[in-house]
Amino acid sequence: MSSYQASGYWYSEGDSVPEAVDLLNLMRRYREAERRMRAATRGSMGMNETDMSALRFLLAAHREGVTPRQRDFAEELGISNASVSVLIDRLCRDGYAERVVHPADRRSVGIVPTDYSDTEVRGTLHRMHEQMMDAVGTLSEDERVAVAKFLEAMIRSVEIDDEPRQPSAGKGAVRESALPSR
Amino acid sequence: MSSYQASGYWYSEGDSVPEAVDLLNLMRRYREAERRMRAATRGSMGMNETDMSALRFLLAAHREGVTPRQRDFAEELGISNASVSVLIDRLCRDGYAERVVHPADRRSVGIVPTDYSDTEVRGTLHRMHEQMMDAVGTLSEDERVAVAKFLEAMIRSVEIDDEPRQPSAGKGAVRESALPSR
DNA sequence: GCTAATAGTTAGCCTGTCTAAATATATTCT
DNA sequence: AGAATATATTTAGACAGGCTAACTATTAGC
Repeated sequence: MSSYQASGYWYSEGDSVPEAVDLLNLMRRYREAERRMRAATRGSMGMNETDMSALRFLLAAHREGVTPRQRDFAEELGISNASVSVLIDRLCRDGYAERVVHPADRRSVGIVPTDYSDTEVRGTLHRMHEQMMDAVGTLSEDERVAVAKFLEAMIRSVEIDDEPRQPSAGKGAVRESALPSR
Repeated sequence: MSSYQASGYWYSEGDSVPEAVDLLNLMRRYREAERRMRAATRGSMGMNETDMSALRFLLAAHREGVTPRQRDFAEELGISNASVSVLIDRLCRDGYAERVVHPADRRSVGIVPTDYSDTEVRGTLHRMHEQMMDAVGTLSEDERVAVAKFLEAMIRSVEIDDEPRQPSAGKGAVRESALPSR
């Protein structure tokens, strides 16, 4: 039972079906692989985790035509305004972003990505995203339904964790803003 | 196409099938939820990320009857021996671990978890793990095969990312150990 | 028994976070 | 309009956790 297959392809062999624990192991392996991949990207760009997240957020916002303020970064990243101020200093110093006057509020600083940062990130994370889309594209409808069911279950498992009983309470999910930041 | 359903259950509605982008969104949601959950656990125990990973590693090793040395922590966590030394100081100070003389090598210090740390972690991460096992247990064989196929594809997407062409070139891959640590 | 290798500790530095206080601009009330 | 208050950012100072380099204790090789 639950034979561990380092890089097996269950679906095409036909004889051994993955068990629950195998799926959880795959989830863990994915998490590790993704973490390594992000670390490599980050490393190759000489950035830390937070700055990388900030840059991704900035690029996403920019693609939607929005010019975020520093305040928005603080909320998105869960760090203080003061820390964001220094973070944006770093992004500007390294040529990834620029401060502009915010059109609607002169108290605020609008942040825009440079062309350089866009191409830099596209070369890595964007390519990964496309590869994932291609990979998932080969699944049948039934398979996609199964995967969705699985992921929903996983999300529920880690979300309701605080209140295992009392299904009708409807609350008890760990809320981001309520976390003790230290 | 690709209707975003915040918390929909595709499989039981019957009419709308999740598309590739929906699955990737689910993956992202899961990652976020898990990150929040771990952050909450960590916060409730007053620990930082690295110390938490160290404690999980220690408990896993202990359950298998192994007494790891500080050296093993350095390798597992990817931090320096010096940092591990201080890390173990913290774990001991807060009552999660104890230093013992290593039976086979008197240069080494064996690390063992306290009973306290085991129960403390069991109350959170262990419960999550059980919930996940239960959830996955409801999937059919076909569904498990589909999920395995999906996860394998995801892993490949983020793993090969560095070298899409020229499998024999052997160059250009960012190797984990070669990362500039800053 | 020397010498080299290995495990851990300590000291000093650097980065990234925080809070508190300062500054500039917006908004609201009278 | 003018005052009071609220909001956005910056700066200063402190702290935590990572690093390297130098040091001690033990083990292994010759």
